[in-house]
Amino acid sequence: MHQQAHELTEAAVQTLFVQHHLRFTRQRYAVYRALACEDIHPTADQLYQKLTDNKSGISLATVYNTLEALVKSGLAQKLADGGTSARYDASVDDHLHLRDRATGSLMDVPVNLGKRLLDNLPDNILKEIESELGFSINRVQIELVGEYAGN
Amino acid sequence: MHQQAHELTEAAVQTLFVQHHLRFTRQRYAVYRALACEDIHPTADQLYQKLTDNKSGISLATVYNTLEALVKSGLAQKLADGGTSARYDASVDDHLHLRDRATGSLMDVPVNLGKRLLDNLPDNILKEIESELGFSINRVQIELVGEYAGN
DNA sequence: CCTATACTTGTAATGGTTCTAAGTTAGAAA
DNA sequence: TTTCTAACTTAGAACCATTACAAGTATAGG
Ligand SMILES: [Mn+2]
Ligand SMILES: [Mn+2]
Ligand SMILES: [Zn+2]
Ligand SMILES: [Zn+2]
Repeated sequence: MHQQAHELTEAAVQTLFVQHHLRFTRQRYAVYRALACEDIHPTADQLYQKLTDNKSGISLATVYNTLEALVKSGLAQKLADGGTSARYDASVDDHLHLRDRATGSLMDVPVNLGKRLLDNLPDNILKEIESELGFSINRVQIELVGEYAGN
Repeated sequence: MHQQAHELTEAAVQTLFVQHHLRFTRQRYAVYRALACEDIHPTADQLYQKLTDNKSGISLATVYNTLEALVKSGLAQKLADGGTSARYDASVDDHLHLRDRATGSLMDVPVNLGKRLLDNLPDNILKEIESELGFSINRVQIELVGEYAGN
């Protein structure tokens, strides 16, 4: 697995793309930057709007194509919204999501907190599920559903 | 919270519907029965096909309407497929799902196993997430992603 | 029974996503 | 640097799951 870019300079992202066998284009750079600097998990259209505002000169089809390429190459993940449209996440590491029942929005749980929870799952029970069901668990995806206290 | 019907007789389901303030109709009974007796988590169209085969005399619009009514009243839940169409689940109790990476299919983890895992989550970390983020956790939704050993 | 209200249904509309086919470009090779 | 080709971009059409609509029908309470 390749390392995640914390820098979003042209050079850094180009390197990242090369490592993932993706051609580096103006449009892909713009989409990746817009996605990676977002704390929310934007839809394809939200990214398109944002880029159009910035006059990046990109088509909606390319936003979709790029997101598909990023997901396929492991630089992003596609999240089911539960609603109408898909959401995209530039964090591919295991991390938890917080879903606000009121708005439906998805937020990341800070990585350190999330990792502590994932590391403290009852491993014996997971093993038991695996052996009992003949299933090999690859990833445990957790979503904390609730609401912000200030509501 | 009302009790889940383990019997799917007309009388039992009618009682369930009355408790949930839903009118009892031939079509809703058919949809609920078809959903509740499924071990998979069918799409609206899968239910429609199944009912059409059985000459239940029901329209696709009604399948959608009924599923929406069931979800709104708490008798079913809507699951994001990750793919194109939504999946429905007559189990509203907390339970885990197994996602087969190969096929994308969703299966239930047997309730006893799932409950043991949920009961053994590190509660202190959950509390910490709540206080740290000012978020009140209502439900912990877990999906085990992997593949069946026989592949 | 009667009636009000909720439900059903065929069909049209919606909207996110994918497809197509024609131009353009990145990046490798010479 | 020049050339070449596979990969990428794009506008618009197509697709398809879901929702909206409007006209008929059935449920359940009084
Ligand atoms: Mn994120
Ligand atoms: Mn189920
Ligand atoms: Zn995330
Ligand atoms: Zn389930």
